[in-house]
Amino acid sequence: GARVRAREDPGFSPSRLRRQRSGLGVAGLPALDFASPLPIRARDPRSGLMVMKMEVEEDGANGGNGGAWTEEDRDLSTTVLGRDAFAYLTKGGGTISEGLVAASSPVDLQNKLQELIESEHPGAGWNYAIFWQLSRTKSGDLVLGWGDGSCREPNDAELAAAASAGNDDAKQRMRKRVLQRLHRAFGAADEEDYAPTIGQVTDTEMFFLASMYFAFPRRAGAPGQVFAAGLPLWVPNSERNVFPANYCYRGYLASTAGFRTILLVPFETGVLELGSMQQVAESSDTLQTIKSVFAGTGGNKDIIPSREGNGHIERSPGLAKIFGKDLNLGRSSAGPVIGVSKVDERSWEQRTAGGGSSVLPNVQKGLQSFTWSQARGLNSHQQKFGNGILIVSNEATHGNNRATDSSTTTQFQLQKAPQLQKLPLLQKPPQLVKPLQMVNQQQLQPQAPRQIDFSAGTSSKSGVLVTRAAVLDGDSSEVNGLCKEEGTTPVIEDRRPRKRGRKPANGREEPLNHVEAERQRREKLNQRFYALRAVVPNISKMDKASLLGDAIAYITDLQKKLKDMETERERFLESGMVDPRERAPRPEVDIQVVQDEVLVRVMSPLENHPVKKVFEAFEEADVRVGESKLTGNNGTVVHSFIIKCPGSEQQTREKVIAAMSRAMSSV
Amino acid sequence: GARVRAREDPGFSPSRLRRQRSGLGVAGLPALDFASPLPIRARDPRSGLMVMKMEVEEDGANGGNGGAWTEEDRDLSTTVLGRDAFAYLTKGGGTISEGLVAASSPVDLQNKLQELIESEHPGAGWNYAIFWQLSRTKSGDLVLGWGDGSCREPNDAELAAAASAGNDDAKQRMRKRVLQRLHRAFGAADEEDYAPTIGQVTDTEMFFLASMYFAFPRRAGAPGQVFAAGLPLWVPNSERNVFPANYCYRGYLASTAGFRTILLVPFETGVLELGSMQQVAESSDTLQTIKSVFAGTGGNKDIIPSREGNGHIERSPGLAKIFGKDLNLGRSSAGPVIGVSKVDERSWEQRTAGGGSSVLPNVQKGLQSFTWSQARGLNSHQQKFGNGILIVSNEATHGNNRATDSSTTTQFQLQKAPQLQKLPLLQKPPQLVKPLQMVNQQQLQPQAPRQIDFSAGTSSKSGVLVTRAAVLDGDSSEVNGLCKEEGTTPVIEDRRPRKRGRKPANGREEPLNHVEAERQRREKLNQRFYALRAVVPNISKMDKASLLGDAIAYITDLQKKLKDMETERERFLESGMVDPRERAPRPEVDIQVVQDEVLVRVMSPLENHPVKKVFEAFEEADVRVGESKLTGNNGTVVHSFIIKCPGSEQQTREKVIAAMSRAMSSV
DNA sequence: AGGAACACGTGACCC
DNA sequence: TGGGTCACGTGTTCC
Repeated sequence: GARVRAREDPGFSPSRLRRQRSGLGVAGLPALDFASPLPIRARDPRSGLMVMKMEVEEDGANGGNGGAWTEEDRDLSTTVLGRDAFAYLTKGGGTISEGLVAASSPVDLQNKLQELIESEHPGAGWNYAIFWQLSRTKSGDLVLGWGDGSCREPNDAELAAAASAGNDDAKQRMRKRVLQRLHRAFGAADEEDYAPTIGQVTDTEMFFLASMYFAFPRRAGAPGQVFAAGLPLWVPNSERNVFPANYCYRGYLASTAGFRTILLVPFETGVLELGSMQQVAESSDTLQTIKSVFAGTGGNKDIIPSREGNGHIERSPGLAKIFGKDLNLGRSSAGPVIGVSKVDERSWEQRTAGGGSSVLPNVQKGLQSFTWSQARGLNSHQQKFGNGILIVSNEATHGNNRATDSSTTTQFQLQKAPQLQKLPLLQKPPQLVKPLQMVNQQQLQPQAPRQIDFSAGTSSKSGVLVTRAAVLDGDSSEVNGLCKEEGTTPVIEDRRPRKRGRKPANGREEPLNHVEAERQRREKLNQRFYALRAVVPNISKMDKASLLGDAIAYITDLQKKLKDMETERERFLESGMVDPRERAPRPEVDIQVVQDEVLVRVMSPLENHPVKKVFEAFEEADVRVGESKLTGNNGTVVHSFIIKCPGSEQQTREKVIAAMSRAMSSV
Repeated sequence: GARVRAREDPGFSPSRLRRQRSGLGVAGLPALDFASPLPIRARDPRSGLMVMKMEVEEDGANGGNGGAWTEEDRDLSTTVLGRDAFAYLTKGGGTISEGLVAASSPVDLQNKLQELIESEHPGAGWNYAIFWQLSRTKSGDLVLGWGDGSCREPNDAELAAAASAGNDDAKQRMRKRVLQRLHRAFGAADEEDYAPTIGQVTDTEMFFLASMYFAFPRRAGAPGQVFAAGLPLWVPNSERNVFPANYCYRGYLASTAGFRTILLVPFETGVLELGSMQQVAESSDTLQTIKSVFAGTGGNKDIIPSREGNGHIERSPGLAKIFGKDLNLGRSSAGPVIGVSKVDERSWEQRTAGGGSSVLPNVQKGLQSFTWSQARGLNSHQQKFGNGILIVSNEATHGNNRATDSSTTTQFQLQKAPQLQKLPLLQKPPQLVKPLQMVNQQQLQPQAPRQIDFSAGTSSKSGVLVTRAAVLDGDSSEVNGLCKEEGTTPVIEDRRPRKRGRKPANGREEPLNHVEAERQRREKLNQRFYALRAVVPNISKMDKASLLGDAIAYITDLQKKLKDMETERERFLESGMVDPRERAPRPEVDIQVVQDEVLVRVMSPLENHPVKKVFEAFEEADVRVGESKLTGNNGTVVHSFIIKCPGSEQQTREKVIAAMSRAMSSV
């Protein structure tokens, strides 16, 4: 199996790889090789030394998706994307992997989306269209992820209507930086910035580009809810620049982009999201048109992509064309990267997609309509290391994001602490001690027979071995140092010249390689064991079988807990949250002007009378209400009040209407 | 390591195994040995045969805690315990294991609790006292579990006050059955019924007994919330027989028992719960008295029990005394059960406690005060099988809950199905085939050297080997039968007499045993691997290292997801739920009688004005309110209304007060 | 001693 | 033909 993915790039620098690792999604995964609580023993074939690694050097285990977010980035992103969106994205909102079903062929999908945007038929003329495609994460959960999207810049009329906030330089810079950061965190497998190549990022583009990084599990967000409910949802945005809560996460961006209406239509294979800068009234006609346009030809054809190999690339022929250039360029020019053997197909495939998303810079200001297929369908950060597991850097840490490093490290170590501390108490675990001895001995005998083995191995199979050793070498910091100091002492025990095991295997030629291979296999396996020890808490005994047993118990435990919580949350959602299924019980507001008074009546189901909202609306509209009447009978509450206003009744009325409707829209 | 805990029961049969297994708590764990999706190869030392097991026979993996709950039991329990309580219990509400800290020595604790119950000082004279002790589950989570409790039957005066519903025979029978069922599900490691020995179960007893099965994680339930907040909580129950939502789960039982006031006081080591059948007003004096009584001598001494060995028994000296009889009796009379080696101490310790809880039948009607230490501190269903994994009972299956068995089986198989199906497609897994060859070969050579190995092993260390084989034997039913048929064919291939590997190891005496031991070790490890394959979904390759990698990734994935959900739920709880910390903003209700009208004013923070509750209270009090005034300014809402009543104002007033206070108490 | 747990080299098997 | 994986027997080390 491929253990290391590295290439013969002359400019190959560790920082790139580190970056790569920081893009990993699963929180603890990068720890797989570095973060074992027990010292990891490794041989360096070049020196024949044994090196150890004790300390964990971990970044990007932030619980968030992207690498470490510096404070600055964080603030910036929050400003640009809105608080909700940033929080959602960094908390795992962008986690899809393989598309599970494709609504239709990508080209078809593109066309349809474009049609919805461009044409002037009823039900069309939207500013953007996104198809949230039902996908499946590596861990098997269904999510609605970016399937395809189409978007156009507002025309002049629309632009005039939208109160676009000044697109000054600072804003542009911020946006670019945030996009770049997102790109790096989610899509990019390498370092290339694409922001510089972007001209201007309009509000619309910003919204659209940011949307690509979203994904909605279960019932999360408006798409998730709509999909679950199976009913379309109109999300109006009346006047104020905040979208209601049930269009969560991307509301801020949508508002700043000036969208007035967003429509979500559930399909079998996902959810279609349409946005318009105009107020679009709810209409079943419109809906019907959209449905027929979208689900028209070959609409709901479920395509299950083959799990093996390059099914993905097959599925999106447009992708290859678009991203082909980038694929064979920018990074190493080597085709199938050296060191990647057949088992690494999946990683390859993923990198393909990852590299693809780095083509996003192609976006240019002023383009009338742009479309991407599945560009972000696969995130490099979701690589599950099906087989190879090791993504490796052969360089010491860069002082780059030190701050976050240390903070996240603590978090991680906190989890492992009990084991580390408990170990000496429980019983001297053999693993804790042996390697140390090993190290010394090996260091004192750099010319040991093993050296021969290694050189033989290295000669026969270049890249892999080198990088592999480099991995385990990593930076062994203080532990290594400790060993070195000790190594100077001239105490030589020559018993057990070669670790353990059989006699030197009377020297044949061929079996040597085999021996080495087997050794590597064993070592890899052991490494996994260490890694497993790192992630499983409360390990009863240090013995392998027990470890596995504990791990299994732990897994089932987690599974059970997770299932419980999920059902619990589901019940919670069903009871408490706004289910688009039953949007009916939204409070009605009726405002009348009688003489010099404004009469407001709020009718609401008894269940959730929004007293708070009403009073907030009062405050916002800057009217004072002496008292209001509350009448209730069987199930509904009527909250009515009279506003005496000093100025123009009409003006007051407008103000109250605005405030009220805004308050009500977020239930 | 101890692999099997079993005894030399001559009547030992595989079907008995099954029964015990149904009592295991962790859902997928019993699968560890039986339910691997790949055939498990096993040697039977007595016959020298190889047997296989392909089919999964799984029961009791209900996700619930106890064994399978039949429909009947379910209904019954719901009736007796209340819906919430039953749901909570069966969903994992009763999951503690090792006590983490003990507030003080058990005897001390008992005394204190009893003092609070018996004495007539202010702050005492409660009907029951329970100490929810901060404990830690095997999986490391903190929960408040049953620490100790004390309880007295109501005296005549109290009894008169409480409207005790008829204690007829049917009710008694139901209660006993439910208790029995709970007992079996949570506490009992064996079959012994204790219900028959109970006389009458009073309301109080029922409440108290049922309480023992509860545990409250994090902020769950009133104890959890109080502990988290660090502030005491008075839970009044005015007139109606439903306790408010923040005393969740056990509310129904508490109500039927006639408790009027429940007080929860947080301590460093847990939460003290006191219940009274009288209305006890909130009073800091009372609180102070309780605190001083309870935390008085050696109050908050944190005792960290040693993880090793029998720290538990040490900690509760009373336990040994009480349960000593049961310990050495009832089951095998052997002290340390045969086949239990030193590593099995934990299981032993757990069984001790498990057996202990079966002493509960000692409860007798009419006893004035009863107390248990930690009786339910350890549940047999929480055994995590740190090492041995198999906990074996020597009893045959009762035909009791067959129905649920099958239903739960489906659920479990559903999880494993994809792998089972996928296997042949992906690649022929070597494990699937090889063992079969083995079987035949071994069967054809019953006198093979292996046979000798086994007898040697058996002689040297009796119980272990035998039981182990017996376990793995289990019922191999069809597969075994198949092999036997084939065994009659006289085709003997003598190439590779012993599977693979080295030359027959020119026959020395000693190494043979070693070989066998190593073989067993390997086999155990492989078994774990199979088991791991069963619980980890989406396994990329069938290779061991990849499996481990996938498992690790899966674990971290689950951990992340769980953490996310937890934080999410925490936010949910903080925002929505009643945090005892800020109980201050509870609506105040002010009721005045003016002339022939009743004036009611509800003052409430703006945040959560309980319109709904108010109107519900109206309805309950059977008064009609034409209209009500709602006035709000900076942060508070005053909801006032006038009730015109036809009859006596005072009477109406009472009714309204009752209804209101009830409504308000549940915010 | 002797069991338990590893690591090792080796043969076999499968692409 | 070899690279990869497995199982096996063995040597070794620690209780």
